[in-house]
Amino acid sequence: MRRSADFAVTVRDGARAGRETLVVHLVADADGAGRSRVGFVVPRSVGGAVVRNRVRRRLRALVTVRLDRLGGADLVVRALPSAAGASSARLATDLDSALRGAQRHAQRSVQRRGRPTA
RNA sequence: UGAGUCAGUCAGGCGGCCGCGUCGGGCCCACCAGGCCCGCCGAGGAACGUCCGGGCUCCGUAGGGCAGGGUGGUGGGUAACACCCACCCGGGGUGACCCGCGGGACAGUGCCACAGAGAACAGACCGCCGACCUCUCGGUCGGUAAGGGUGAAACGGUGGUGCAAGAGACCACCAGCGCACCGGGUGACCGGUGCGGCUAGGCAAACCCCACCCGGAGCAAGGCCAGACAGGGAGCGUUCGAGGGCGGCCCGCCCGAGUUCCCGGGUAGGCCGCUGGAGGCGUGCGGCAACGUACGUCGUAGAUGGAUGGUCGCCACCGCGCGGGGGUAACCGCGCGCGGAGACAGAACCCGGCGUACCGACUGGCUCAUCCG
Repeated sequence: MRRSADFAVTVRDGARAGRETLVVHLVADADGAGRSRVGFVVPRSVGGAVVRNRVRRRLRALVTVRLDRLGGADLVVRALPSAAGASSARLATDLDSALRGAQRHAQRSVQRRGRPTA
């Protein structure tokens, strides 16, 4: 994901699920055929440039191996300050848990009104 | 061997699995897009802070003056600097060496807290000396600044002459100040001789004065392409000139028919700039050095929701324990096990500096102390 507008739409309209180290925003693809787009938000409150780079790279590596689970959905992963000191294993646990929660919300949302037009 | 000082280098290494970006090539698809494979390359000594100096770009080439800002021993280096080198002066250290926002306090103005009697053409609390008064304790007037006390600093130091007591009042030497001459040095300055008066405080990171330097804004500079929208109102103006170049002002010069404000509406996409530059390394020559120069050689980060990684293992580093070996001993290798540390920090137009952060490892020069020859 590389447009500011796409980030804004996903964060505003997507299903949200938060854990201690991160928050995910998910907009599910109704037919599951599209190509998934993923963005990361690592704010300055997480740390300096080096710390934020490491957090983003770890999250990207974790999301890459989970792409097949997204089913064409748009995803934004927002890191929280506690992510700076967290291990990759910890980030993986939080990511999996949050993804499950967000996908549950998104399914209900899709059933109710269909996928929002971006 | 120990302690110290200066300079420099490095910023863990290797491998497995899974990945990312630019560029080049190939293939698929060609509606632009996009996808797959291969290859090259892919963060730092500070990439950081953005404190100086430049390159580069634009502002109709930016002239004079004022204001403002900066620099401040001398000589050199440099594209330039507030940087670097050498030297001078002052201070610290036994020493190697280190530290210094280091022009001017007789151009002027101003300030010097507290303590103290007195703090800048100073001053007299205690004390010392003389005269007078008084039975005595002591008091009054005058002289004095050697001694005491206060202070960061009290108008020279030592010895003598002198005196009622004293004092550069006078003398000798010393220190300091000023002037002249001689010698050395490109210079800051240093050394020497003579004379003078007889002592003259500090702060300029207070205003200020002197010398020299400075046009402004910055890659969100600047340029190109694509695309969107909707206008309305008010003010000042068109050789009697609004407004602008011109950041603060004045003079001067130039451009000049639009421009300023309010309400409302639209867009924030792509490409170029974009990395070869005062470049690194080696050798020779010049120079005490900074540096310069000639030749040779090496050249490859360019992202834009922002690549340069994620994860696991082994080795290397440090500490402790055990085993065993060498050695008189201190101690030194070897093997195994456990534990620990791996810092500071991420390019965003590019260079030269400065400043700041940082677990540590290593190399070399020099100094001091001790021991041996």
